[in-house]
Amino acid sequence: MGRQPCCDKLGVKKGPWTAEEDKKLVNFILTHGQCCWRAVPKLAGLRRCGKSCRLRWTNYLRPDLKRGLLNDDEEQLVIDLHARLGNRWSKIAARLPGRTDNEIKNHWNTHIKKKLIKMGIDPVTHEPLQKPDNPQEATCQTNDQPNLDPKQLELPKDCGHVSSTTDEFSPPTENFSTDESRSSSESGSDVDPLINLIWSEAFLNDLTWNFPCPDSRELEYSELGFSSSEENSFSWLLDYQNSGDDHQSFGFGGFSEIDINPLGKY
DNA sequence: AATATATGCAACCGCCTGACC
DNA sequence: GGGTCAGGCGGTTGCATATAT
Repeated sequence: MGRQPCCDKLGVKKGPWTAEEDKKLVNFILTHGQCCWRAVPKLAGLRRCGKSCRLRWTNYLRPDLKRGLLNDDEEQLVIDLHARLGNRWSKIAARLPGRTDNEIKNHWNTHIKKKLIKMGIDPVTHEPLQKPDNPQEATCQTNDQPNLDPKQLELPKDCGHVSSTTDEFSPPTENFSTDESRSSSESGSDVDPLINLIWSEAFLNDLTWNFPCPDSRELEYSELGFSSSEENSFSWLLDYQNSGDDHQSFGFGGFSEIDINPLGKY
């Protein structure tokens, strides 16, 4: 009855990921796709919790991640979305291609929050800090239209990209590409050398590494209930990695080679 | 140069929701 | 219908690095 626990806790490694672990995870996902995170550590030969693997992949190893600080447009977008959505970081992240909820959350807490406070704006309510009478009133207005003055924020006035209603929102991918040169030069140089190593041709092609039972992989997958089509469902990632074009078709529009493919030279 | 403090970020923790048995 | 689990999310922590004294 029920299911097996996600991980047995005992013998599960915690703390920072090593290059070797990253490599195993990347190799595994590139080969088999992301599915059933619970099974990933075992199949990939990792002594990690599936949850930890998922987090590592989504927040750090995914090839479509942008790196480096958020640019002004992105920051303004985060502020605007936060005013409407509150701390729903995943929803906010969904509007910023290549950014993760964790990254946005961290950036909010370390940069934007302070910036807003410095400007006299309450980062929670998006109201001016010196709210005269009833502080509760301000709290209740969290999800209403905030008194956000772009001029006050000293950010580009028309970094818009935000339609009047949340539903009609369209991601600012085009504008990102105009920032490419800047963000590439900034964030490109920020690309973690470890990431370069992990995504390097030699590194990835070294499939000798391995998976505990390479020969029985098919069997294990079918045991887990994966169809071979599911198994191949992430072949796009491999294609994606190899092709270098066609990024748009994956919804990664506006990403430069440097953003999504550290295999490039820099 | 050594130490203290601040900052930034990766990773963990705990809770919630939906799916499964 | 109720219990259990996986996956996802937001909050928090801990450590490495940067900056100040």
